[in-house]
Amino acid sequence: MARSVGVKAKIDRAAVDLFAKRGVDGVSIADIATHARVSQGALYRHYRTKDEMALQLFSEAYLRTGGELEAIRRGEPNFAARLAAMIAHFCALYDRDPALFRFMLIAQHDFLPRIVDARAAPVAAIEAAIADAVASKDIEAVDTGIAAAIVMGIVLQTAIFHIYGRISGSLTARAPALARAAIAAVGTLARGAQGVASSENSRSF
Amino acid sequence: MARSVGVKAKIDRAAVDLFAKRGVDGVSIADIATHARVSQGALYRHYRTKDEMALQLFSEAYLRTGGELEAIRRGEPNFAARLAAMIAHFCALYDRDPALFRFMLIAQHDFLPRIVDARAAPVAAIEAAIADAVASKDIEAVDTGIAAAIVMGIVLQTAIFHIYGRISGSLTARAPALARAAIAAVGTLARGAQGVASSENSRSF
DNA sequence: TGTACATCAGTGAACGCGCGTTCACTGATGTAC
DNA sequence: TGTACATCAGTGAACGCGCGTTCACTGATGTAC
Repeated sequence: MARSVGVKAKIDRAAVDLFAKRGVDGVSIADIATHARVSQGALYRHYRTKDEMALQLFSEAYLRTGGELEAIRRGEPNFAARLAAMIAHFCALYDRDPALFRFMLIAQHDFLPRIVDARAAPVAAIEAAIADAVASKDIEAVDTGIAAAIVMGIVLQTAIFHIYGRISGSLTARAPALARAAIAAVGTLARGAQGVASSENSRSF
Repeated sequence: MARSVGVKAKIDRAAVDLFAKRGVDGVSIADIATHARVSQGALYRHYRTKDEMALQLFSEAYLRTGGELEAIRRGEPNFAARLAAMIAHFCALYDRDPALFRFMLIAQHDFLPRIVDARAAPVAAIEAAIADAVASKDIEAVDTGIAAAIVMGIVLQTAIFHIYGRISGSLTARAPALARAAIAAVGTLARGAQGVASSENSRSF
């Protein structure tokens, strides 16, 4: 049966689903082939190696997400709107395809070091939005690295808790609350940078 | 050379260091033995299998951390003090042994499902502290799951950013700022639950 | 439209190698007398 | 104190199996004439 449509899509879907459940190293080529209902050899018509397959699946999802966040940054008028829209977008991605999101979360440490264009990463869009906000005086000066970590941490850890069943229901419904929390947290960073001398000193260590 | 002291300690150290760098599946028994300067067979005098070794190393570090956070919860007088001390403790653990912390972060998805006593987990202490604060009216009612996710996310993502070089210097120096951010974020959650009707409705979905 | 041919996605069996695990052996240490 | 013996942590070579990868083959599809 040659050239039946959608074989690559079936392979990709099976791979993402299994990788999300058991991790890349916990899934064999035979597992993926069985789940996709194709032969093992079929995988090698689309990817040169298992590693290339996993890297490509990760990379495409990761950089696509980064591009979407960057588009939001350019499209929204101010910091609060940008952050709210970005967080809502993360939540929508999770709700639409939890397996893909989980795959990205658990495989990030395997593949992030090999992502070439770091400027297209999701974190780059968030850090840029924070830098914008500082430049335009939407917020006071903050360490953009820490601020970006806080924003991403709030969203990603919530997703992880959802995966582990600590939180239920749609994440999109939580997005406004998460956005408020993120904005408050970043705002407190800025206030802390001005008001609390001892913590400000630590910045130079 | 039998019964030379500290062989198990050398094996554990080598395993944690390598697991932190390359992940459990990226490290072979031969790698660990070479790094620890012992034979491969020596590992099997201390662990029945490679998987048991990794699980035990993870489990001990994870539950020890949970115990320490729980002790902080019982020792500190109120929510702000508890959260600040817990976050400072996380940062101190990271600064003391970044490899062990990184191992816990990247291996958590492999081993968390197999941790038997979930009540001894770090997240349990944080969630309990939040529940305490609600019960004692230190803060208004919040979803403890979301609140715990926000607190852990702020701390853990900061550690991840440090691992990837996005943040430098000691995390302990950042602890007060992170604690302020976490308290503000959780506080906004509570205020959001009261003040913003539309987001409150989403809670029931 | 029908025929011949080229292409190539998919098959499935076979290969071989890396890695976890085993095991007979060593020799240092502790103990009984 | 000296001798004989038991114990067992550590050794290192060997094993074998799971898994990623290869490859000769199939047959459906597209195209030239």
